[in-house]
Amino acid sequence: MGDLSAVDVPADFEREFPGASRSATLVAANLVRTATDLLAAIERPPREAVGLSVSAFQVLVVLDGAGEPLTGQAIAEELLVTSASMTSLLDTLQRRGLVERRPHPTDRRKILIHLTEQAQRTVDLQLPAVHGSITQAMADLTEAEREQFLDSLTKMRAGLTRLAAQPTPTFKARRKRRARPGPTTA
Amino acid sequence: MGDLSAVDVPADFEREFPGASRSATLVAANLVRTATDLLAAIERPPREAVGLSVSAFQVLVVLDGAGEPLTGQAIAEELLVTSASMTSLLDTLQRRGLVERRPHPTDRRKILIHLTEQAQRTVDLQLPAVHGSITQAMADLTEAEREQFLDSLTKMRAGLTRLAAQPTPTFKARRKRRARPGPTTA
DNA sequence: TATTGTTATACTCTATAACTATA
DNA sequence: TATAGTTATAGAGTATAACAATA
Repeated sequence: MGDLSAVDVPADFEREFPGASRSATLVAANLVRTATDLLAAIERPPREAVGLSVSAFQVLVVLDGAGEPLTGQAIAEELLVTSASMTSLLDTLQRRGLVERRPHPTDRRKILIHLTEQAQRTVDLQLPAVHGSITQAMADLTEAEREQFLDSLTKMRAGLTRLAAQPTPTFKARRKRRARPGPTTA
Repeated sequence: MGDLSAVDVPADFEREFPGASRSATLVAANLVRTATDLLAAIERPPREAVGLSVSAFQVLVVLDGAGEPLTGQAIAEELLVTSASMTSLLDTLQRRGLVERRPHPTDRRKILIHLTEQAQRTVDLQLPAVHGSITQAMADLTEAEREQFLDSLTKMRAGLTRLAAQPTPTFKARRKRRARPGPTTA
């Protein structure tokens, strides 16, 4: 299981990947691991209590967050899926009585997706648990640490933006790895 | 798109969710967002260049990381999938010539999964790009910031561990949200 | 009896392409 | 012509249950 242990990176990492930074990799690996563990601990239980997939649950959260009905296309853009995939997701949600499709009042090509009362009750019930869990999970961090953490995340996104803007760079080849005292095959 | 912008949380968040912390939610939301963007920028391109799903690519990385053949079950435990799902994943990889199944030398119930030379070449080619991109994405963070960041992640995992250990707590009910100046429906 | 892996079956998500209705 | 949504089709990942071979 992502057993809430830290990810390590071998001491000879920078020998194996010339030009790469071990501390950067440590940060990236543990960032992803912790985000995964956070989602598993916080978002998954309420989502599975409702018996929905990640995407289907996201549709409900997006609709709740908007606070008003949205067109299928608007939700599809938020979730980064095609309109055909959206149709399928809405079919699933409608079958379970969580959304309704209603005609758009002025543009008859469009439909408006409404949360049902049942869905709204469900979201109202689950979101406090989500936010309460998050609050407890972060309890050990001071406000100063939280600000510093957000600042570091901002720097990473700046780095990612730079990375996306530049042509794919070339990297030095991997070097052969030294034998490690790995566990023998089960 | 997760357009590399920060996630915000409404100013009246703590009124809507009594007992929840806005700064904790900011940290959690941006942690997840940044981790997602990082994966999209770093891991997705090499993976899609090879034409593999997340799970299939992970199988290759796990085998490469182990540095030796593994049983199907060992990989399945690493990826948190059932043995039946593992069979399906290995079928896909074997069809593409990326792994081989060979009998275990002493226990005839088991099979050992080997990376093919082609798969090893692929991994050797893609991993330097992954680690180089990570190094560039993190370039703005000083070593001190990286250590502080890892420290904060450790505290979060401690919080998650506590959370998992305790019985599910109850949370105060959500309060009705004030109307927001949301975008009018498309 | 327990473990490893496969097969059979089913469901969901996802995509592309072709289509209808509407603007 | 362009947009919104659906249908048809297909592929991948995942799961559960039943099963065979082996330990």
